[in-house]
Amino acid sequence: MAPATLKDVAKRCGVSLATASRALNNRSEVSPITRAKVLKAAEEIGYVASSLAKGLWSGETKVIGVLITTIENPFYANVVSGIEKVLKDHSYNILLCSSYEEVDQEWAALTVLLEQRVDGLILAPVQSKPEVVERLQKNSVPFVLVGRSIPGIDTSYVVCDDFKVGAMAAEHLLEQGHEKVLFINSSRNYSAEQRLQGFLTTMQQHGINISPKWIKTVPANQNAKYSLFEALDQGLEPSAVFCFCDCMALEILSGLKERGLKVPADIAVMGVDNLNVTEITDPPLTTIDIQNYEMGIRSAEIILKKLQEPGAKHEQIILSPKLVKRNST
Amino acid sequence: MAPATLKDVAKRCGVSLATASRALNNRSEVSPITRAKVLKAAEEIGYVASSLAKGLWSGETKVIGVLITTIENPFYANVVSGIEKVLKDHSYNILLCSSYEEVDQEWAALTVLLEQRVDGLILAPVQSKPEVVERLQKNSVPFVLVGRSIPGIDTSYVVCDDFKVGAMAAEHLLEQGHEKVLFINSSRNYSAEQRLQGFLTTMQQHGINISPKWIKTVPANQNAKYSLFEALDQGLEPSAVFCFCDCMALEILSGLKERGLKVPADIAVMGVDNLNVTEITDPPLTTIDIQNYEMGIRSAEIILKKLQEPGAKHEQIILSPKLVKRNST
DNA sequence: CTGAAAGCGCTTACAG
DNA sequence: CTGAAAGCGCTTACAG
Repeated sequence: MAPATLKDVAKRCGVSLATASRALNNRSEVSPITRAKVLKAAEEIGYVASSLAKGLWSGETKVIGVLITTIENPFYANVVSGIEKVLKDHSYNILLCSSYEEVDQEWAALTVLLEQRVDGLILAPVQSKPEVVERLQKNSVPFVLVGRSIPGIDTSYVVCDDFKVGAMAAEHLLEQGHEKVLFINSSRNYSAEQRLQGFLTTMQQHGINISPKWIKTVPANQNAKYSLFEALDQGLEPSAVFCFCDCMALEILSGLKERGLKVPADIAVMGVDNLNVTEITDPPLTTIDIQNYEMGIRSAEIILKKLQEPGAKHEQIILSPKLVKRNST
Repeated sequence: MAPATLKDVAKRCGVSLATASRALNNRSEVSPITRAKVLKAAEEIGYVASSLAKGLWSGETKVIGVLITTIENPFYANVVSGIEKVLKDHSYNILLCSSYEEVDQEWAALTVLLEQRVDGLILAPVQSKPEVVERLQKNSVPFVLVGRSIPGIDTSYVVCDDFKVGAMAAEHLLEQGHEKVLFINSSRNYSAEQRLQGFLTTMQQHGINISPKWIKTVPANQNAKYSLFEALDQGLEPSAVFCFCDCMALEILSGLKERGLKVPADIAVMGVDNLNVTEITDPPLTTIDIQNYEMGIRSAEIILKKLQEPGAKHEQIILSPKLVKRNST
């Protein structure tokens, strides 16, 4: 059975469509008696107005598209949670899509989001290439990048200082006496590039040259431990592993266990994101806090602002990372 | 600037709306030349059809509402991930809402979902009361409950055998010699009730009576460790803690650390969900696998089936829990 | 093979 | 204060 329509409500209480609409939308021109009649009828038949019809008319859907890699990554769960917190207060909803770090899936998801006529978009782009953003600009949908920006384009974004993240990790590991550091990195995205640059630059400043084989890129949707195994099987003997994110660090922790290596005695491990669980892993993980939840908050605030002032300038927010030293290093 | 419309496409290549529509929808009645012309025009102006308009016409939105407590709980992240996997293959999208375990927020989210005219709904109800389900039935939206059912109503659902979960935990803890077990439970929902029943019943069968003060209910959105502290401060001296879910168990682990209690030497801990991280916590957590991802898969399959055969009978799926013994007990 | 027209469920000027 | 009518962006019978 199709859902009740305004027409059903109007018919039930003997008024016109227009009057029913006005009563339900609290317009002032309706007499109290009529209003009561309409509200009662609507209540009785369980009427819920169609956002589709409203959206077609008003041009807004009250839906914000959120496109991330996967909600299984607690980092994004934190971000989405922040977004949700802000949007909820302004009656906006989230249409959630995942790219699984694949360009094709990201493109397809974008199509869906545009079809659904989301009022705005918050996304963590898979690549550091401009295609996706250009498409959004062409379609003139307000959007904000979150977690990762794209170099050379003027957009709004909320990221952390990724260069600094890499630098911070290098400094911390050097302080702990590690020079043979394996870098388990993510692929393609700009944050990964920046963290690598920060890491390498800092290492170099301390006179240490990291050869390319010490930089492993984890293929999308593959457990990071295989990249570790690859390195070990190539004969590398790292004294520390720095991971792009805590998720990978947890996989590394588990991989090291498999290989019988003790952390931090045999090898140190550090990640990025400061996920809740890193506090109680074995051992508690040294990581870098990049303000996950705050990223969500800020990106949602920006998108709301863009909706209010369509002409507003782009906003670039770069949050400061903070080292969280625990026992894995 | 408003997004391009079919009219724009039609105008650009000098055909009628009808023809443009047919060409874009791959209808057979269009000449190859016309079709090519239309597709080209659409491509050039970045035309993306409006799901709103299509939905208004067709009565379907290709969107499934998913209403969970919070995506921050990895259990639900796993479930949603399973749902997404299935829906993606059938071109359905997810509109994600969170109840944060609050009745009011659940009700409001439901309104949103109905307004958006989702084709179907997958939800983990906050309470074991029928209100929510009755509303859905009244609105005749296909829906499936996931993770938690509601007693006394005929609906489709995918859950695990929660009574058995509680029983399994009791048996395992008894085997390990624990009779003074603190149960840190969730509130209101039927799974929590069932797990408690299974737990108490099994304990009783072994001649052990658990007094009510050994059952703590964690208020919504509060860290479970405070319930633990409450118990300890009341002078209880549990030798084991059984938690409704791993999320709570992780919080308990962290709370015990704060209080200087060693796991499992001073006190054993077990959870439910078998989250990925439980493998590498300190110590690795004993838990019960309830097939999170599979729950998502199955619930999505059911909803798809309901959409195909509107008259189909309700399906009740009860998955088997499995003990995962690790070092925390 | 193509186009004019009606209609999906709403809202708001425009009359009265 | 209320109603008839037009229109938001589509799709599909109905003619031709």
